Amino acid sequence: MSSAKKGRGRQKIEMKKMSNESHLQVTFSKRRSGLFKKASELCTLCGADAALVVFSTSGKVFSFGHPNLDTVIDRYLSLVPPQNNDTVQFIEAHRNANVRELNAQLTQINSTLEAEKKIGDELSNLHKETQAKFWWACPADGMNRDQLELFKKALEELKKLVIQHATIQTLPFFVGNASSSNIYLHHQPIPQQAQMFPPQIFQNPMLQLQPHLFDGLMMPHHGFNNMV
Amino acid sequence: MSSAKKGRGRQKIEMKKMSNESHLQVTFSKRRSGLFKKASELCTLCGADAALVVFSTSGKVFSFGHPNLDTVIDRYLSLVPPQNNDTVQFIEAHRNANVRELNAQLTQINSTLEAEKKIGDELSNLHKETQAKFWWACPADGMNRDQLELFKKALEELKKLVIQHATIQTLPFFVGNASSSNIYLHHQPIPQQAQMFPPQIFQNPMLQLQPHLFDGLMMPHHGFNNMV
DNA sequence: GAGTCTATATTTAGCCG
DNA sequence: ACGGCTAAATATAGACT
Repeated sequence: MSSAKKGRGRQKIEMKKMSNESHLQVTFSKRRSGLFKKASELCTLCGADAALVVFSTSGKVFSFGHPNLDTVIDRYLSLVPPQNNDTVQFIEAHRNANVRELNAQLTQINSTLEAEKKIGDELSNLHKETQAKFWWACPADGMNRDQLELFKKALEELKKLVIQHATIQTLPFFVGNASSSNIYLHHQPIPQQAQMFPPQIFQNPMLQLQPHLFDGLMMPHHGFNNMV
Repeated sequence: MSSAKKGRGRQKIEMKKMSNESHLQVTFSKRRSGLFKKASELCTLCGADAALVVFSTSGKVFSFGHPNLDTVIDRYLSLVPPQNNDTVQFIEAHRNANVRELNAQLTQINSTLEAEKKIGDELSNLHKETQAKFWWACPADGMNRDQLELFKKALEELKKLVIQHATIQTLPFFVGNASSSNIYLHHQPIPQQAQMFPPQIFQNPMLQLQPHLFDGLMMPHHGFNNMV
């Protein structure tokens, strides 16, 4: 038994991004699990609710939530102001709908829509191009062709939803919240399947039916580099 | 200097909800800050992105996000499937807009809308009642009055958004991601201001203008008891 | 990558002010 | 509810499997 220095034990490290990619990976793994443990402990110890989502630099997701991730996220989303968040902004907008001016607006929209109606099929061609780049990137003023097209799309979905929602009897929101806690470490290492879109997208049945429709409306993520 | 036991030092504790409410509070506070610190360290050390939201039993929120909370949440929402989540479901639905049937649909909707037009002002009265309960809770078949009204509301907001989005030059999404990290511990201890709604709501400029509009559409949270 | 081991670096339970 | 103190409990960097 040579009493040589077995290991220098834990060393202090600078609080900045680790340079050694290899070490970084290990540290990420270790600290990540530590973080999730702490989070779950806080929940069980103090009866708090919490949501934790971590993205590795390679784009893999790891999440934890008590009593349930989506529940907490919903709760959060319903609290925070919209600012710079398309998603929430959109929802908030709906919540603040003002019926008063609606009819007038709608009439106006309809006429505009009617006027643009002649474009008709030309739209189909334009469609592909439009989809190529993110629609909102197009410089414009007032309601132009692209915007109308998007608007039309949205319209249809909106109708579906309105009908759909009104049809649903039990509220899909916050149904089971009490004790259904999804215990500690609910990771989700997602398999890579495509460049442009996050993998899971393709697991969505709705999208598999007409995945191309996604192109134009997809959010401008930084591409998910699949080098794991 | 009596060498008496100054403090027994850190003691081991059972991993279950703390019974002593007082201790629980302290522990929650200490561990919470620890958790946030760990989260931020993981981000800076490993260049990871993370979102952390914690709700105390009293309903107060504490959040942290790198490079930004909403950014990470959006990224997460765009990955996970809709299941039992109106929010995501709604968003997903929009992403799946099908242009083909749109025009036909729209025409049909318009005629229906036209037919219901006579209701006109009656709508205003109905409005309050409708807001009183969650709109989607209304049992219905096909497009009825309430649904049409909702649809109208949505229409207007949709138009606004479409125009708005197309107008914005710089993408509000993922604009500054690299180094603009919102550094460590972005807590939000919010002062209590009302019973029904979580405090933060009132810091939202949009809502302050017409807070009542929120009544009918507020999510069915478990009440936020402000006993801190 | 994930698990082990060892020697430190950190965190935090219990108490005070 | 905070902030400080002390000692025990944990978390983990580094090295190795």
